Amino acid sequence: MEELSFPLGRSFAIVAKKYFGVLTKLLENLAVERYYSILILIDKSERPCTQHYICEQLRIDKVSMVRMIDYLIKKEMVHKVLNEKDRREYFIKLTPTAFQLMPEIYNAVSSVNEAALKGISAEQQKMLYKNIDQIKQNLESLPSETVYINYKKAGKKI
Amino acid sequence: MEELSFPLGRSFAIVAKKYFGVLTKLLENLAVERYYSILILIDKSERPCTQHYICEQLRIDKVSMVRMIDYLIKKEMVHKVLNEKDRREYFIKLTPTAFQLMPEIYNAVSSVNEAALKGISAEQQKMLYKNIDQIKQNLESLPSETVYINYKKAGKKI
DNA sequence: TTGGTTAGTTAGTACTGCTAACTGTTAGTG
DNA sequence: CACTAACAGTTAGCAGTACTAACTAACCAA
Repeated sequence: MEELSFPLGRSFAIVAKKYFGVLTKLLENLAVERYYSILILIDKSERPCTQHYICEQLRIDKVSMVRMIDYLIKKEMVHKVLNEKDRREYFIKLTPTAFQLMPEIYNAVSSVNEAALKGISAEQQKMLYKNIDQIKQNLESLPSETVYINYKKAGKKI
Repeated sequence: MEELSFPLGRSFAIVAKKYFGVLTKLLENLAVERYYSILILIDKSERPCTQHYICEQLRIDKVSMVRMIDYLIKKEMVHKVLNEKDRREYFIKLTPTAFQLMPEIYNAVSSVNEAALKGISAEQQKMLYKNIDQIKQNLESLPSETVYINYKKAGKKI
């Protein structure tokens, strides 16, 4: 694939797609089969997470976020807690069920990350993370159309 | 964002999404507003491209490819030529209209690539491409669920 | 109090990936 | 040569996500 004349974004898209395919496969036996990033973000966060905050961090629009949180609630992974200080907001909290699953999720994520980065030196990995962050910042400072990106496990027809 | 405990794929997805947003914005006046990668692949390819070949190269499934090619035909960017040596196949060829647009598309792609990579040394850029390729290969050698990834310009409501 | 902003929701549209089933063509096997 | 399997591409329909637009409820500042 030529470099300068080919859309860089395409390579990123292919990697992203493959990544989630592998991660989903690895966690296929879990009760929840999507939105691990949301669970991890909540788990890692120092302060309670509102939907707005999750949207910002993961670059997901707020309408989709409603559906994702609904899904996670249905799966009993999270619940909403009204913020009494600002009654417009809800804090999204992990349930005990989710806490139990987190180690398995972290394990899977780490092992997919590791598998993905195989053959790349620790130093290069560090640079890679730094460069991806730089690219993200560069792109976010530019004018853009709103486009969307979707990941889902393939639906199984009955 | 923590590194090892956070899904690497999420960063790639965010970059991919932003990238296509910027590229689409830059080319918003063009007659065609999607699938630049397909046009570039065909243009760059030494030999005629079948749909199957394009699918393989861009990791797009064949059913979606039918729709994309239909779109590009409707926009008069490509046409199909039956391969007389193997009448199951069609070669997808650029139209004169597409040829005229290609310089503009290459320009936009190059400038978005350049903007995205700003602040990253030429040497680091080379490593980045290499590392992304490595990650792609690593992931493709692993078992995976089939997931999908979508990009589209946001629909404009009438 | 009023008007603007914000967090979250709902309804409806557009798009892509999937499965499944299909046509027509090619290639391999007995 | 006939039969079967494999393959390129198509069609129909489903699932899922991003979008816009319009909405509710709550907050905030003048």
